[in-house]
Amino acid sequence: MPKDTYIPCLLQLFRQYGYDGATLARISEATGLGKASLYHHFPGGKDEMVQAVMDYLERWLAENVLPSLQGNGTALEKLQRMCDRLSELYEAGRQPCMSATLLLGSARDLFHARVQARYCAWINSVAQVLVDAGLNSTTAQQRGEDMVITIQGSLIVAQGLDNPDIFQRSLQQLPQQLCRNLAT
Amino acid sequence: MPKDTYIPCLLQLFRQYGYDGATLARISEATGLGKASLYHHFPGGKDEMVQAVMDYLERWLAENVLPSLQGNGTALEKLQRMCDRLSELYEAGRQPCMSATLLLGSARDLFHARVQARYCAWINSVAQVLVDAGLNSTTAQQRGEDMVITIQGSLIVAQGLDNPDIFQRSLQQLPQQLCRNLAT
DNA sequence: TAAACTGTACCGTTCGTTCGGTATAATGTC
DNA sequence: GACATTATACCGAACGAACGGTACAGTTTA
Repeated sequence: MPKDTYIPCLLQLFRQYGYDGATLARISEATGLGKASLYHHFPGGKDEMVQAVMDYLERWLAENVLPSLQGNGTALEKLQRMCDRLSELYEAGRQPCMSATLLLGSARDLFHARVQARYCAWINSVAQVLVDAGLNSTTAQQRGEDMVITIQGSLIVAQGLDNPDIFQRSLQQLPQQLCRNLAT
Repeated sequence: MPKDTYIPCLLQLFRQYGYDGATLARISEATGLGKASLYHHFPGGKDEMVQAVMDYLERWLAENVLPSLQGNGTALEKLQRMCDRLSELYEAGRQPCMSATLLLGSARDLFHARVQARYCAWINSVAQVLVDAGLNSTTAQQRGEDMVITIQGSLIVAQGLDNPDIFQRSLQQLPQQLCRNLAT
């Protein structure tokens, strides 16, 4: 059984419980694997599990999100495609973002650098789309930041109010918001 | 020494480390009180500490944020005053929001109801200001949600990128964003 | 048979919590 | 004024449970 099998399950746990809250007991129960088996697949323990999940997410983003930004069509269409993919990733607002949870507690020191790099890359990708559409780079950068802000914020509010629709609505309005005052 | 003395310190810990990450050892070190002394002030343990901090925050909001929405002036001025207060609360983007951290891990079951109530109250207060300014209630409600989304999101991104300026910029643009297409 | 995998028992540490007790200052009693 | 009592604040030491992690023998699989 390849170890990728357990990654989605681990993702689910870490983004729901956070690093400190995702105990080995819970992981063992959720995966159906004993502790020995977990340490066979992930000799580095919880750290390595999180790293593996981040590897998985980076691959997923590279294969799903970035291509949707680089395909054909207007900037608006590209961003709409991206949002569709993100809705899958976050299960329509029912699941929190793991990167955000990793900014808390003991996890921060361990993973902050990597989270920071991912946010930067994501923001830059979106900014590039807007620059290509004719926006100046400063504004494009700001709107890239605004995208991540809206995603993260609406996930939190959706969790807080126990209402995924809030995420869906935000996501639906987001592309037009990012493309406002744009010629094409 | 009244127990309110330790509340700001506890707030700092819980919003930085989360419920699971804010261990009694850390709390003891930060407050300078022995573990046993902590149980003298908070017989209910960590739960009671969090509740006390939430009490404190609700009082703070009632005394600082809500009045700024109910004073004189246009909707824009009211919202700007509110944002100034929020910037204090989150220390200009350097501190995360405790409500958001309490949505994770073992804390969720314990505090979700109260967090939900606070978000609702906050959204409704802002929506009311916009309704008074002539906006229809559906749109006003959405913009209230958008406010919390922007606050929470920009706090996360500011943490993730280690750059509080992002929070400051979002907060500065927020009032005009909420008041767009408004007569007064 | 060799390698991959797993169940069980265990390690030292840290968790939240509790107990017994001390120091100090205020309050009541004579 | 002298003394006993009480309330408040605090702490060292220890509790059982759970933590992350390991050692190893046994089982499955190719």
